[in-house]
This record gives sequence, C-alpha cells and structure tokens, in this order.
Amino acid sequence: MTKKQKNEKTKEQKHQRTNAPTDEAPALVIELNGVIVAVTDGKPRILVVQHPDHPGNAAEQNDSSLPYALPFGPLDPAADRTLELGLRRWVKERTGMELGYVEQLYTFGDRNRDPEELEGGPRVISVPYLALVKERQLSGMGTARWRDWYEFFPWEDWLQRHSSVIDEEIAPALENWIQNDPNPESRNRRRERIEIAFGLSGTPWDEEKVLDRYELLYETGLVPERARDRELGIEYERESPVSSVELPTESSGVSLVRPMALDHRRILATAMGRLRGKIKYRPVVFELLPRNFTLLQLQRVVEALAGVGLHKQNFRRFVEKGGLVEETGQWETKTRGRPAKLFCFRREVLRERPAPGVGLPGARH
Amino acid sequence: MTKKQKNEKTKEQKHQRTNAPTDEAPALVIELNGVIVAVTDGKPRILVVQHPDHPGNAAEQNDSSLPYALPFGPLDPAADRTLELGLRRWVKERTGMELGYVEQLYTFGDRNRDPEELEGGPRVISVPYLALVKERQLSGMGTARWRDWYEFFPWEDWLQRHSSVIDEEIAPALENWIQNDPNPESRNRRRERIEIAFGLSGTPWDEEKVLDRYELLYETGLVPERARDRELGIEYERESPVSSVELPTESSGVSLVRPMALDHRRILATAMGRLRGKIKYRPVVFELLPRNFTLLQLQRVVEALAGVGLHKQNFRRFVEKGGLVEETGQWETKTRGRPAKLFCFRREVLRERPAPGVGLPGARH
DNA sequence: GTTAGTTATGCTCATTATTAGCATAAGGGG
DNA sequence: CCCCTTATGCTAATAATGAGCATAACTAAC
Repeated sequence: MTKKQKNEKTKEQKHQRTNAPTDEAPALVIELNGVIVAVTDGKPRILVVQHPDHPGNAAEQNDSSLPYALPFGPLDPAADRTLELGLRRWVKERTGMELGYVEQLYTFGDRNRDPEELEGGPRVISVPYLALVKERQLSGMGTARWRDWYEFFPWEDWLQRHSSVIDEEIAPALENWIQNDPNPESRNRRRERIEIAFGLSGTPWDEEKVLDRYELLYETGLVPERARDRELGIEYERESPVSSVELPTESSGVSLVRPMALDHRRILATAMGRLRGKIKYRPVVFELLPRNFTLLQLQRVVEALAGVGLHKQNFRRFVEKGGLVEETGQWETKTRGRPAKLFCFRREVLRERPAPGVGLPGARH
Repeated sequence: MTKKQKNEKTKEQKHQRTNAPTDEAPALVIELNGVIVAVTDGKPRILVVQHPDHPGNAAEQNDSSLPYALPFGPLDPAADRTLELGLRRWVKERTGMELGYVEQLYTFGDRNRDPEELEGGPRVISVPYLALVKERQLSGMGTARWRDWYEFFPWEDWLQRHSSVIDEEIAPALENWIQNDPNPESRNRRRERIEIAFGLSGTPWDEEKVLDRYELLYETGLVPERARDRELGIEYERESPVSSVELPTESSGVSLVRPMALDHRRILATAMGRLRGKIKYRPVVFELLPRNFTLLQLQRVVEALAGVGLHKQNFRRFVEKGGLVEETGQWETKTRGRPAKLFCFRREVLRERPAPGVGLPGARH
C-alpha cells in the first residue's frame, strides 16, 4: 500500500464516521478518547491501538512500526445522548469492555492537532476520558493491547530505574535550551519552569506535574513529536502565551523513546497527572484492585501510579487509621512470606472525611 | 415581540454564528462559556448577561425578568486557533475585558441541554472556562453586570446567613425525597448521597461539593430548573447511571431562588467547586487581589470563595510560615484599627513546595 | 527439622502541623 | 484619656508525619 493510498483511506474513514450528509463534510467533529488504565504486576498499563499516524510521516511504515494511539472514536451527535455514553458505546463495540469508573479529562481543541485539518479535513476537538478497570482479557478487538505507561514516559518512573534519564539526558539538554535564550528575562522564566517541573536544584519532585514536564520536552524538541509536527507545518503553542523567543534546539540526539500518534502522548500525560492527583483525595485506587486485597497490593498499585516508593509501615498506618479500608477476616495465603490479612474498601469513610484518598506517606519529596 | 418571534431570532443568531455554509445548518456547535469571577467587598461576583432562555418558557417575559446567563459565545472553528483564544476573543469583543488567568472547566455535551435542539437546532457542546479577574468597570457591553454568586447558591454561604436554608428548607425536603423511594437499597443510596453532599448527621460540610449539592437539588426538583426543563421535554440524567427509580417529588414550594438560563447554574456550580478546591493547592487567589494586600484582605477573599470563616491568627501563620507571601515594607493606613503590613505574593514558593495554596485553617469542618 | 529468605505487623520517638485561645500593640474617634 | 477596632505575637494541647527497630509467621532449600 502506498502512502498516498493510506492517507486517503484514513480520511475516508474519518468522514464516514462523522455521520454527515455524504456530500458535505462537516466543519467540526468531536472525537472521544479513552485512556483506559489498569494495574497488573505492579505496573500501570494503558490500552493502546496501532494507528497510521500522520499522513506525511517520515519512513514508509509497516504495520509493526505504526505508532501507538489511545483508542478513540467519534461522537455521533445524533445518536449519543451524552459524551460519556458515546465513549462507553464504542469502547464496548471495539473491545467488548464495559467500562466502570470513567472521568472526563480535558478538551483539546487546538487547530491542526490532527494534520488532516491541513488538507481540508474538519476541525477535530478531542474529549479524552480516563477510565479505570481491573485488567482482563480483551474480547475481540484486533490491535488493542496493554502497554506499561512508563514506556511512553520513562522519566516519570522513580520506582525502579531511579530515573537516571533526567540527570543524564534531560537536565543537560534543558540547560542547553536555557542558555540558548538570548533574553535574560525569558531565560529566567525558562529556568524557573524547568526547575519546578523536573524538581531540579533543590525544588522537590512533584509526581503530578506530568503534563508540565511533557510540554517542556515538547517545546524544547526533546520529544520526537515536536519535530514530526513541525515537518507537517503544525505549530503547537501553549495556550497562555508565555512570550518567549522560541528557538528550540531541535538538538541533541536525546532518545526520549516511543512517541505516540497525534497528540496522544499529551493526552496520556494529562491522564497520568490527573490520576496521580486524584488518588490523594478520592478513593479511586480501589477501582483498580479486586474487592479484597492485601495492604501491600494496595501499596503497590499506588506506587505504580505515583511512580514513587512509599514507607510500608506508614502507608499501612495511613490507610488503616484513616479508615479507608477494613479487615475482611480473610487471609491471603498464596504469597511467599507470612500470610497477609485481606482488606476491602471501607465505604463509610466517605461520610467521615471530605476528601478520602491515599496520599503518599513516606515518599521522598 | 411575540414569543414566537423571539425564538426565531435566537435560532437565527445561533446559526449565523456557526460559520456554516448558509444553506446548511451544522450538526454540531461548540459554545464557549466564561465564568468570570472577581471578589469585591468580601463577596465573590460573577459576570452575567440576560438571556431569553428557553423558547417554551413560562410567562411572557419583559426584559427585566429575563434569567441571567453566563456570558457565552460560539467557537469559530475556522478562525479560532485554540478554544481558549476563542474565549478570550469574544470576551474582549463583548466586554472590552482582557482576561488574565483562565482555566478550562469541563465539557458539557448532553443532548438537549439547549432546548433548541428539540426543534432541529444543532447539538450544542459547551466548554466553560473559569476566569479570575480583579473587578473593574465594564467598558461597552450593555447587559453584562456583576452579581454575588451566592444569589444563585444561598446554601453555599456559611459565612453570613449561617445557611439556615439547609436546615429549614433543604434538609426536610430531601428527607421527604428519601422516604418517597420505595426501594430500600436505593433509599440508602439517596441518604448516603445527601448526607455526604450536605454534611448532614455528623458528616462534615465539604465546601467543594458544590456540584453534588446542585445535582441533588436538581434531581429532587427543588430547583426550578428541573421543572422548567421537564416541561420542555428535557430529561437530565447523571452520566453514570445510578439505577434509581426516579420519581422526584416535584414537591414542596421550596423557593431556591434565582435560577439561571439553560444549564448555566450547573456550570457555575462546577466553577465554584473547582475554585474552592484549587485555592488550596495553587496560588490562584492572588489573581483576585491587588499586587499588595493585607493579610486580612487575603483572608476575606479566601473566606468569600470558600464560604466559611477562618481563624485569623492561624490563617496568618499559615500563609506567612508557608512562604506564600512576603512583606513589602509598606503599610495600609486607611483602615480603622491598627495599620496593617502590606504583603505580596512570594513567587519563590513555587519552587519550594509542590502544591502551594491557602488551605482553610480553622474552618469548622 | 533447621536455616535462610520473605512478607506482615506492632510499636516508638522525634519532629512538625494544627487547633483554639490568651494577650498585647497601635491606630481612630469621642 | 477611654473605648472600639484591627493587627500581631505567643502558647499549650493535640494530632499527623517521618524514619526506624523489632518481632511474627509463613515457604523453600538444605
């Protein structure tokens, strides 16, 4: 299949799915994206599909090198009663999965997020949702598969690889970017943004700033999406103009691995940041766990999401004294060491505390 | 002007502003709403305009009885590069106001939120933004005006009127709604939702749950919007189906005052909840204050937004020791008692703490 | 059946925050 | 000068948090 053919096919699909009168393309489409998250074996996974990506993309792609994309589908303005129901509908259709907890993330509406707009395609507004599921087999659905989300964000993982990526690759490149700015004032702003986002020079690491970090890497060209978009004539700019003399150092062969299609890595970053924040004040972790679980299982899930290690005893005290869980009287025996009590979520906590979540006791902040 | 004429005019405007080919109405429009907030004299104000509201609305309305609406305008998919710029553009156009801090709130996409959809109008997706400004004169713009947001949400104000509305009107009516549910299980769910949302029977009041409270009042018909929508054939349902036998007791002449047009009160509730949450972990209050301010001014703004009173000394300690503000060396003298030091926001706090905000020290929780 | 390894769980102690007040300071208006 | 108002300093009691030590209860290997 030639590149041209592929493009046409994609465009056709897109028009087709908008339910517009066949002779006239709509000016506007709403696309629903699902960031479907599960945690297995202490790793946060997201559901991805393979996607033909940008029409003008670099090398001829065979199927296995197609970039990953978050699953998505169009809103049918005539049929879908609500956005959320639209999302649930086609996730069901395409993966056979009935979503449980679902939460709207943000609405991305920048022009040319989808390069087909440049060729006269409709303006595409994306409304991504975060969904939390207990991982299970996918019924049907060909290309969908689970991936560790740190494959796309290695610098977010402070659990295992102690994130040497930042010290060795990111920090020097960003320092370079700072120096490249001739204006001293905006240079200071750059330095401030970077130090805050990446927790450099004394500033503490904030696991929630996933999006800020991604945006910086994008702006500085450290992430392949930037070069790709630029080639296509897409200029992404921060919505709040930060008046800066952007001259990204297209630079340094920093290999910040595995991009995603379109702006999906930005969407994923939004989801990660949101979830990392939300577990602290809403008992959403339990959506990712079986009904009964040991405290260590719970801790592993939190650590996996937050990307940081926690102090075991303090964590245990936190969730127990905090009334977040209660004993079931059962025991987990199939593990290696001493058998652990099984707990379950304690619903009454919702009445007792205004914002019950897990927090990160003992994280190195 | 007859009602019919009015309706037609409105619809025409709407189509006009979509930039669709004149002969074909679009299936989808994006509407941008601004929740523009300022605080003056210790009261949170929002900018509202008057709006013809629903076509099928009850009595013939003269201009002064038109319901208030949040200012809004359509996205021009061809011209507006980003949603946020679209918002800024027409806020500028219509009010002469240059917005500073702006934040996307949510995307409301339920079908028939705008009753004109029932008459074949396009599906309207609303993307409201929260904007924080220092109140100032409106240049131009006829009908826009500032209103205390508690006019629309009297039960959210625990500062002055110690919210007797809840004890005297809301709680009894909701209790009634609980009893009206024949199914004991769903009755329990209702009770739980109500107790959590309104802080009844031991549950602490959570000032952030503004939306939950509004939704409950809507579901139970305690808010006039419900009856109005129903008359028009609009059935709003919670997006996450909570399987319940909805038979709202259209009930009790509870006068939960001043509705807003369309679903704008829901949008406002979203904004209030978001802002009440956000001041705790982001230094956004300062957007509402002059560069220099006394600690009491700062406290008054926080109290106004959160709707609760705070312990003065603890509040002071909190913001000072927390490094959120710094002395300017100047003094406020025009007040009555002892002159107060003037402070300003201390930007460095952004580097020191991951989530710098004001918190509510000494609130009766 | 002893030993080593693994995981669970109890408990302590120092430190830091938070709550709720008491008390004093510094202005203005009679 | 007295009274009212607002600002500001300080404290004692309590609660939450951070960092460990120590022990318990299992499995697998020898």
